[in-house]
Amino acid sequence: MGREGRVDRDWHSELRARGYRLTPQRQLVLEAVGRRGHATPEEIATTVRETASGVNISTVYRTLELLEELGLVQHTHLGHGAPTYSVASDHEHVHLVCRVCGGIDEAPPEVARPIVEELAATRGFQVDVGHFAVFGRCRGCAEAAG
Amino acid sequence: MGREGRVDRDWHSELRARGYRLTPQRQLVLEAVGRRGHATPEEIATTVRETASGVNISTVYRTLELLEELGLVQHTHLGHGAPTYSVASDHEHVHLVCRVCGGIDEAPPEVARPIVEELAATRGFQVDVGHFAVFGRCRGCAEAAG
DNA sequence: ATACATGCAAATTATTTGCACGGGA
DNA sequence: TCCCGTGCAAATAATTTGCATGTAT
Repeated sequence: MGREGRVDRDWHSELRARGYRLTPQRQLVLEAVGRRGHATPEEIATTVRETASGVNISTVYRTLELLEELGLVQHTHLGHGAPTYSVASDHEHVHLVCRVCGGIDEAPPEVARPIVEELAATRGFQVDVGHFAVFGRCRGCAEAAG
Repeated sequence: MGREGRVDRDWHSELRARGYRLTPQRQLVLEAVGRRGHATPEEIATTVRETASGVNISTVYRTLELLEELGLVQHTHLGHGAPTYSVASDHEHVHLVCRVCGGIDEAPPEVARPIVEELAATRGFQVDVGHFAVFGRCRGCAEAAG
């Protein structure tokens, strides 16, 4: 049985190597982000509290900030509300946000390649595909609108 | 001398046709959005107050909401902070947001055509190019980072 | 011991809402 | 007169920060 993707990644070492501890809170946040994917800080806190009810929301914010600095998680802006976090090791993808129903879909990063290359070539702008959010109407809502 | 773009658009009629009045506040908000472009509600309020110091921030919010409903202005999410508003008649463009320096640049909508067509063809997803925001590093910051 | 982590409460920032007054159709 | 639009203050959300306590190294 090989490694299951990056699921069992050695976060303990990754943190210690940079001088930080892997506390229970941090471990739970990391697990919550990994399990839920695209979760807001508030949602992550709720998930974490299912196991450790005392964890404070500010700890979640501080932990997410640290983990992002270390490159273990990343956030994406999916519209108005709070940003959503996901594990950085997950495959990158382009987010499709429906402005009508609010649904979120994902597309492979290849669909962005033309624009990524165009912007790099003409402006030296390096696109961060994972942070990408494309707004519009999903098929269902487009059909419903006629 | 022809019309200067849509600068002198007859907002009064556009509002009345839908049953609303063009109040001084609304006119000032519309002008502020037109002059500043990509301004947050707070910035718009500041600009408006240069002329009419008493205008309340909640009026700005309500006005922007109404004007957006009427299709006269639109907002774009350029990252974390507040959304930014611009006049809907302005040419659409793709926003390039540098995550390092925070700078905002614009690119013609054509650069998005490949992704727009791809998503429409494969998923029936209708991209709203104007609401588009592409994150990454601008040339300057990319070079500085080496 | 010493520095890192956390809980808690208070401070911020962004936005929304209820309510009463004021002016125009 | 009646309704729309506004100012104002209070209510929400979403985050951030200061501070005192707690704990691993």
